[in-house]
Amino acid sequence: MAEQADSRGQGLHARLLDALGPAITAGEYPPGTVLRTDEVAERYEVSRTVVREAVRVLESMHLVESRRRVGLTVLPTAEWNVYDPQVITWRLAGADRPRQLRSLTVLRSAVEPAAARLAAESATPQQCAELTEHALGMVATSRGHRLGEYLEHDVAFHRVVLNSSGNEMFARLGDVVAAVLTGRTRHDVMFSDPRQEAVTMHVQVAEAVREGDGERAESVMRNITVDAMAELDVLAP
Amino acid sequence: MAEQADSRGQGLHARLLDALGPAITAGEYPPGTVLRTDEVAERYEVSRTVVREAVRVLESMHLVESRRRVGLTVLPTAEWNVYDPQVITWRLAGADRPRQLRSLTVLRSAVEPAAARLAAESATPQQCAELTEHALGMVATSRGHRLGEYLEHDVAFHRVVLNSSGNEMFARLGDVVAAVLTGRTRHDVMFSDPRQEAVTMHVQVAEAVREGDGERAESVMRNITVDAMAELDVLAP
DNA sequence: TGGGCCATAAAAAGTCATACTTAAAGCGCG
DNA sequence: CGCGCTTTAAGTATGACTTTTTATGGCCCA
Repeated sequence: MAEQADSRGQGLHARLLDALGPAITAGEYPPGTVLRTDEVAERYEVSRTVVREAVRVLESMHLVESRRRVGLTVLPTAEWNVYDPQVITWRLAGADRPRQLRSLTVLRSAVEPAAARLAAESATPQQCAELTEHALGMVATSRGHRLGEYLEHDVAFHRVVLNSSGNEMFARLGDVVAAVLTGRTRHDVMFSDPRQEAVTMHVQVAEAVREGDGERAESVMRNITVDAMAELDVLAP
Repeated sequence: MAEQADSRGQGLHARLLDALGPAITAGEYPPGTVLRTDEVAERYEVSRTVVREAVRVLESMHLVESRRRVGLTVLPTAEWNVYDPQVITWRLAGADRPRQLRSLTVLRSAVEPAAARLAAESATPQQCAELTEHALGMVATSRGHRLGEYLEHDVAFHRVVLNSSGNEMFARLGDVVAAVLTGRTRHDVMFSDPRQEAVTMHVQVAEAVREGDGERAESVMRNITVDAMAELDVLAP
């Protein structure tokens, strides 16, 4: 994600959040579990004030529900705000990481081709240049075990495509894509250099966008996401 | 959205949120604006405690940033958690409603065809039945100015498709689609009965899903979303 | 005697006021 | 020009009090 400051909380409430959020999303407190404010305050050694502030946030994420005379009830997974970047981060760090990675990749498969088409129709010369730059950067770093640099270009490339689409909903998925790409390289197996076909396809998308060929940009990007899905099928059972 | 309880807040913090959220998203407090906790507490006649709880939520939505010795700074639009259902509700109720409706419709165009394809591959008999039921419901209510009933079936239909995809990210967009469809009918112009071609396409999607024909389900659903975009172009300049 | 209804009590979240701590922005002095 | 001190506003803690909701127990009626 964009902000690395998420984990090391700025205040007590943020730190409590980083304790409760992962615990809940990891299923440590299964849906239906009831917590009491005082109990939480005591367990984490903070004041009720702090607990209440953290709870308000969890509530806005639809992770818990607070009711008088009852306490905090952990809500079923189906209620969660799964698009909240914080929730995504927590879940990616937790137990059902594979499932999360999969559902995010499916989302990518739907969104990125559409974004590529729109980008071809409305990208600025500046954005086209950035796109080309990162595509060429991927080419340059695709051999010789320079995965770190390669990944940076890859992430930047996809961010630019999403931003160039001109749709704010697409643009906001830049962090999600970054998380998926980063996660894939860092946690899972990716020892060898990237496949050259994948690199080529990125160059082709940059070309298509530059030429304003939405059809082709969408089509090639679709192949990229198909690749991503296939890769996931190989890596995770 | 699913819950109509959003507006009438349960507690003071929720009510304050329903005052501040719309104000910020509507641009009443433009990005860069700085508020102080005490000031807000006084203006809305609540305690600092309540303000802080509301602020924590706004902060988790990335609408504002709270810094010591400075106050609450309203963040630029690009930072906002535009997928937060609450934020979507606020923005749809506010000034840039047309733009919001447009970007959500573009998102639908990307997601729903993909969801339809997946639904065809994995919908349960139960879900297929519901799909058919609502499609037929649309047929039955498509004439005679029964827009209310028609809309209910329409919303339910799209919800079932998204849920049947088996992807939780898609499923969670049910509320968004509901908001878009409802908004279109309620606020904007839609005096006449729905176009028969649109109705037919819904029936065809239901058929394709039932037959497990992902290709066709996706294709017809794409036409439905193209229709939705076109309609938007006519209604809003 | 059994079941249902209402009043009352208890439990836990919600609210508020206040005192105190901490971090950082801005100013002034060296 | 930079270092440190002052000041400001957010952050934290605590205790008293309010409000809502659930559960319990007794009472009345069938």
